[in-house]
This record gives sequence, structure tokens and C-alpha cells, in this order.
Amino acid sequence: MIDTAKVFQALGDATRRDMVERLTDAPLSVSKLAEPYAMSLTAVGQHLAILEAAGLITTQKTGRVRTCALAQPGLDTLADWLAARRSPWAQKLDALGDMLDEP
Amino acid sequence: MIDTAKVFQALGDATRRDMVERLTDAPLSVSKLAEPYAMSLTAVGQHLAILEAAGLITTQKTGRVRTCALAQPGLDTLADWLAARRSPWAQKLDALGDMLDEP
DNA sequence: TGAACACTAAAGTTTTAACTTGACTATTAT
DNA sequence: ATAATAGTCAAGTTAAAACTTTAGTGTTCA
Repeated sequence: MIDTAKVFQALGDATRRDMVERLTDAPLSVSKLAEPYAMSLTAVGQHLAILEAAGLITTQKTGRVRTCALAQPGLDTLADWLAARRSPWAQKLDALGDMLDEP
Repeated sequence: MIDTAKVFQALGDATRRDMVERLTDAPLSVSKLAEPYAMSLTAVGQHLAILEAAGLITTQKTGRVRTCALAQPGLDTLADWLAARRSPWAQKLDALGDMLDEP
């Protein structure tokens, strides 16, 4: 399980949150991911490292292109934290959801 | 609905997240809430203002004591954001949970 | 083989957020 | 009335993130 602090800190930044949102639709290369932002590619790479450490994305390099995709572990950490703070009903349903998600 | 940015930014700080976690159990005064932290009351007050703006807590002053309690709107914002990024199964169950939560 | 491409590493700068200090208000207790 | 409590305001400091620049690696294309 991913550290809660890393997940919330990662999503606390607007650029990183936007990256995760864009990856919800489809995987993207670092360059494509960087396009909308007015910052260097280096800065984008730093953001991606933080997102990856938080288990929110996975990346793999093929040739010279690194492809980034949304990852579950970070989202699961977030879901667990949330469940502990919501109504008993929501908690039970979240637990059921986790059960049904398993392979 | 609360702004997503405010909620994530609020929970991105370890002290604020700890405050929310402690308020999950029971409401607390500003002083009681401040006790475990090695920082001024002023700093605690600043954190509380951010949490309140994010809809994660509500506060009300009675006499000279301000009591802080966990609030739903911020958590709901978080739940909605999460639901959009998790598996279809988890999404359906979250929606069902929201339905059953209603009065 | 050489040039353009897609990134990456190290180190420094800038910007933002957290926290402090000192002074102050309103409420409760003596 | 006085003093202690509980919190607040404004302004400044400090510490942590975000971002840049420069230089470099490995990969693909002409």
C-alpha cells in the first residue's frame, strides 16, 4: 500500500492533478503530456517522478519514448482514506467494491 | 460543490490531514486541536481557515471557544473526483453508496 | 554518419506556502 | 474590577516546492 502522504502531496499540485486527469482518458508520452503546460520538459519530468512515486501513474520507456499511464495503487490509497471518513453505508459499499475488484 | 483544487491542496499538508483525521472521531476546540503540534496557535488557525474553505470542516464559535467538526462537502468533492478515475465496478458502487446516503 | 528527437541529470534560482512575532479583542473566572 | 483564557489580525521571516538553465545520453531518421 502506498503512503497516504505521498498521494495527497502529489495531487495537491494543480499541474500534477491535471496530468492525472488527462491520463484518465488514455496513456500519453512525456512530450504529449507536457504540451499544454508553460514549463520546461525537465519540470514535467520532475512532476512525473512524484506521481510515479505516489503510485498514481506507471511509466515505461520504449526506444526514446516514455509512455505514462494512470495507475491504481495511488487511487486505492485515496479510496481507503476516504472510506474511513465517510458514512458507514459508504464505507460498506467501498469495501464491497474493493472485494469485487479483486481478480 | 467545493473546488477540487482547494480540497487537494488542503489535504496535501501533513498537519491539516492529521487534523481532519482527528476530527473523524469527534469535534474539538481550536486549543485541543492544536495541542499535539509544535507550532503557534496562530499557525493552527491558519490551517483551520484553509480546511474550512475546502469544505472539510465546519466551525462555530460559542463564547470564546471555537469548535471544529468534520464536514461532508469536501469529502464529497474528493469522492466524486476519485469515482471518475477508478474501475467501472467501483464507480457503480460509489454511485449506489451516494444514493443510499441521501435522506 | 550526422542531425534531429525524446528525454534525463545536476545544480542553482524563484516562487509559494508555512510559520512566527507582537499586539489586540472578546469572554469567562476570581 | 482584574486577571487569565481562547482566539484573531497584520506583517514579516523562514523553509519547502516548483521551475530553470546547461549539459548530456541514447534513439531514430535522412
